[in-house]
Amino acid sequence: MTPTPLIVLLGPTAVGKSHLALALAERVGGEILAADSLQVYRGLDIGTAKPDADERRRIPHHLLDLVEPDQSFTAADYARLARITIAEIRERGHVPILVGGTGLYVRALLRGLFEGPGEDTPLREALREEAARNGVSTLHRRLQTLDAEAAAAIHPHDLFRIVRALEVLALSGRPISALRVQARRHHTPVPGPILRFGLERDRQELYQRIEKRVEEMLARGFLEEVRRLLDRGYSPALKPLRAIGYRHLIGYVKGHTTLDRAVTCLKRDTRRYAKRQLTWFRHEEESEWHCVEGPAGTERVLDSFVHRIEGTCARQE
RNA sequence: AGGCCAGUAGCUCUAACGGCAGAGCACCGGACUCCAAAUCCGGGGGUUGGGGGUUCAAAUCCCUCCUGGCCUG
Repeated sequence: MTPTPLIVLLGPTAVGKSHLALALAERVGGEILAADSLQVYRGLDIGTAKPDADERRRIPHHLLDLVEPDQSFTAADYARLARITIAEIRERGHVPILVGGTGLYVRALLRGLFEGPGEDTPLREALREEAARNGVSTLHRRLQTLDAEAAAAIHPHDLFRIVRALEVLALSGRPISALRVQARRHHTPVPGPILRFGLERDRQELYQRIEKRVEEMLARGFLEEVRRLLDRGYSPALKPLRAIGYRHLIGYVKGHTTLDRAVTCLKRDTRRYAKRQLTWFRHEEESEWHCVEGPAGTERVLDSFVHRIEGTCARQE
């Protein structure tokens, strides 16, 4: 049996991906897979705009609520699970629809990662502590002596990547730059046809939607959700609680700022995030981009997607 | 038609003594291979309300006009 096409739906936050994916799934017999680095955490619902119970009843959703907020989860974990889930959906004869805003997760699935060690939290913490004590440049200089090629490609202030490069080196004994070179050879592509769509929207309209959505999240109890997580004993230092929205509201709950300021910064940082997503996706060269401006935009884009999907299915038969 | 205060980037403001007009926010662009809603890099912007004067040099001093606000009548 020929596999159904994998639909990949990319787009910045608040562009209307979920809404479109749901409608698309209903039209073509699909199931939805989230490609979202925060929706994998249980208990982070409102602030991550996770599909609600009603939406999940309409269409099966996958790759949500996989781990507790204090558990580790990485792009590699995501890619592995997504691959399995896609195969399962196809076995049912349904169309897998991957919807997401986390570019790295989509890339990890579709292009693969290099073969190397995964995350080692204590080691990362030790390195970060060292950077705090002696300055980031100390670590960058060390990387320079151990893996000059990687050091040249990483900005001296970019603690995040410096730590990762040193981590890979410490755990595998091999420079990250060398591992990346051989990465492609090891990657087995996701089988079957893949259709990639990107969603775009007028910038001002997108920003307005972001503001509106933040207000809606607050009205639906975002603040209570944050309090609940803290009451359960989760540290604000946990990765998911350092994310947009959570860190802002934690700042308010802990009394470091006013609600008004927290919300203003939350909106600002969400806008900046959307911009970063657009930059990333813009270079996903194989995607077909569609603009969903205006009230009729979604319907028009939906029709064109369905058309393309049916075309792909027909060609196989 | 009297007096006082203000007018500088889209917004809020900073710029002893006259000496290259700046910061935050906003806006725009970019990087990214196992924390990625993270981490990091870069950019454009101004006839300093208009006009005139003093000066080698004016956002800054002087005159005048315009606009807004306040006070007195």
